[in-house]
Amino acid sequence: MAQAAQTVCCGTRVICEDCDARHLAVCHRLAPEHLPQLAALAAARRVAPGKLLFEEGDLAEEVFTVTFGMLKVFKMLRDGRRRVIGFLVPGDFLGLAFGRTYVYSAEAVSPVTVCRFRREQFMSLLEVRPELELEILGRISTELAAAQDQMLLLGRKTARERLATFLLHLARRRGLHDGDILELPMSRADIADNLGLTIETVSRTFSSLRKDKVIELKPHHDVLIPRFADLEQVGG
Amino acid sequence: MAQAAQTVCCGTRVICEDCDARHLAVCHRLAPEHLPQLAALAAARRVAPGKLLFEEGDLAEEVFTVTFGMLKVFKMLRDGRRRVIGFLVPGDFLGLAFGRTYVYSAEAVSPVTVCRFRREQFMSLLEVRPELELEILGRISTELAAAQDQMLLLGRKTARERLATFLLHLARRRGLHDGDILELPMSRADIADNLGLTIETVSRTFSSLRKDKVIELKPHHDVLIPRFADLEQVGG
DNA sequence: CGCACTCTTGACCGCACTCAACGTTGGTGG
DNA sequence: CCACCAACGTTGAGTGCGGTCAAGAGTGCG
Repeated sequence: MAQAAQTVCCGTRVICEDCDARHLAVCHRLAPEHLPQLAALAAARRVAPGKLLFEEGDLAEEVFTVTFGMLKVFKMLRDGRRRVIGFLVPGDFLGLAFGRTYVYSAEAVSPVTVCRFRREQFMSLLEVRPELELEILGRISTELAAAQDQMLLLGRKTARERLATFLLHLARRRGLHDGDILELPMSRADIADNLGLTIETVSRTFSSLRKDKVIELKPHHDVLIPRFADLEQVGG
Repeated sequence: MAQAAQTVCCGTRVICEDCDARHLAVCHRLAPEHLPQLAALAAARRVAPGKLLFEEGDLAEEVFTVTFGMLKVFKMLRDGRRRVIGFLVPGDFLGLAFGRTYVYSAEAVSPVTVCRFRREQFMSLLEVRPELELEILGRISTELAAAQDQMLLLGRKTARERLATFLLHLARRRGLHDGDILELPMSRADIADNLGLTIETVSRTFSSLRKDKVIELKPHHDVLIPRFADLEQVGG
């Protein structure tokens, strides 16, 4: 992993280089002359594991970028079934609703720090700096493409393929390599609700992949990936 | 259905009122003073059933709005498995890639007419008229929300629930009511690949819904929906 | 240490997939 | 107009993957 780097960005102390790079991708559009302006709008906020950042249906008055930790984003069905849309890591954007309310809930799975903007002020910033809007457009498009890939996964892949794909995506987003350890702060239930499986099947599939030496299970929900190529093989 | 209305919009003759309203939603941002400008950029294009409008990986040099007929949008997996992302009807937007190439393929399932813009020119229009960009942002956000609902469907619902949801969505987009007939120009295979099922299961589920009097199967792939409430009941 | 919670493992079951046969439809050419 | 054919759709029988139900092991926290 990249060494920690202390950087101040739009009022938030950013402590991880990776986070840094991605979070700044937005802020850079405004830097250097607009940084003070943005800093005045932004504020850091901490969320403890299991606590909600916001809930589906809440008035969408703020938008966020994640600067530390991991969030899960999910929706509920009337009958209590749950869908975990995805997991957000530093640099990711959330809360940009175009209706008046959030369309999903966001909850911390590990201690989280976000950089918070008042939505109105953020939107008026967009008007001042149209390039920023293009940046957002690009991000949403990426998100859409990811959602479509996920649909492919849910529609056609087996439990084994789903879990392998899941692990690969997370590991790649963290820039891991052969032999590195992937931390999974979320519960089996969260993974199950993301992949459209039950916790039992997730658990069984973890065991199965371990038996086949594709992964090693370490304490504290850590997973060691000996060879990415093997995981890709399984992932389809 | 609404009576056909002959209207000229950005160089395309729009022949359906519904299409009209939705297609114009984009053009109106520019009207009236920019209409000639846009008309100069746009051109109609017809696509026969089974023919590709563009293919995943093609250089994304054009963007489109559908003005007539139905398109299917899909991706292929390496092993030949296929995912139908969705079906597009008049008023829908497609081809807005932010990379250099299209991220999916588009094929006509019925005779189709699209309104075509050169991408570069369209993008520079966005710079001149930022409101248009907001319109696009809103559309993509809607698309994203739909994709997330679809993920929920694929992850958790039974074949019966999936097909009911599918029929409901299509019927609502066409503004149908109790007793109306829904035309399904796409094949069973297309439906199967959209819902993450096999053609056999789709066929069996159609029969099952018919047996339970939730739908009636008419010639030419037409489906009569006696009571929407029943279908909603099944859809979960 | 004890309690609550999560995770794992096992046995069984059912829904959807696979394989296969048959029926239907639409298009083509005699 | 009908015969033919290929593509598409329907139906049936059998199988297997993942869900359900249940019990036990591991983990973390006070």
